[in-house]
Amino acid sequence: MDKQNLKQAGLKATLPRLKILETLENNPDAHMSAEDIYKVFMDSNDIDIGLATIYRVLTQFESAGIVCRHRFEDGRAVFELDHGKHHDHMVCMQCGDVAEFVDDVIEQRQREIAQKFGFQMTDHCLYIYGICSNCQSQSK
Amino acid sequence: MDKQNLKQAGLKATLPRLKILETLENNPDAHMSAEDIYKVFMDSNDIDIGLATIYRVLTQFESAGIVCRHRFEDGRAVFELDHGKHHDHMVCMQCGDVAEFVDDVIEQRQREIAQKFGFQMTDHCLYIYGICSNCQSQSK
DNA sequence: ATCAATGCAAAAACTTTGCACTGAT
DNA sequence: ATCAGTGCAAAGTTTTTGCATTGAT
Repeated sequence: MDKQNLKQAGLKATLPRLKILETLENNPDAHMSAEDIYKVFMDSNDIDIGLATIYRVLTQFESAGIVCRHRFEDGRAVFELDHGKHHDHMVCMQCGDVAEFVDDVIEQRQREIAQKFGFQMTDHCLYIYGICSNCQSQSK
Repeated sequence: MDKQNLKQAGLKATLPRLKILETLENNPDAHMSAEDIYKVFMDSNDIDIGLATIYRVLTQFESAGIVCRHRFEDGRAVFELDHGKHHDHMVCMQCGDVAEFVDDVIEQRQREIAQKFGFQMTDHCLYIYGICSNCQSQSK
């Protein structure tokens, strides 16, 4: 994902946009909120990008199909690069960690259910919420 | 759902709580936000319940297992009565209609996936988005 | 040079909280 | 009478917007 992709999407290759892309690429497993990305910039003192810009850019990226926006149960909106392959999410309610998975049985079953209802499926998402193994072992 | 249920949950049977229950019962298919419920009260001029109370009551109801909280695409939290049976949602992107369904194969599969990841599942939800049969036949 | 993009601050949208008053038991 | 429950207003969160300035082409 680079300048070319941005231009194809009709977006100028500005520093904020490139930095946001770079940050998402550097954290492929972290589903980051706008604030998360902002904090990364704050910590590396040489980048000065406003939070409003991050929100704007992420929304543009979503429209352009560059990122996916998810709304987890705790209300925060998080983003990940859209690599084109569908997957579902398992969210730890304690540490916020997100694992991704795909299950062919479930995928198939969803198609069958939609068909049974005469429903023309355009998208679907499955969230499993709970406590990840890491947090379980750390709990007192 | 009545005074008895509230008392069982350790909640006093107050007017706001009874009215909120009643409103959710009167709109079994509408997944309502706190604001939606507030508007119902505003419109029927004889009920005067503060928005903060509605938020508080809904959160208590959620803890008590009386209602389920869902997050819709726009980020608002919506609620529906919890009839005890878990179900998933199929949302028509055209008419906004919501159909509910349960599939034992998917339910089982989710448990297996969570277990495989050592994940202690507390909740899960599946949304299928698309166009319902009704809208398909009406499309021009 | 042009017009999109940004930063900042202000506001909007949604939700929670502090506190004094009210009401169910 | 008691203490949970409520209303209101104020504050907290998260996200959006207005506007003057900056920057990519």
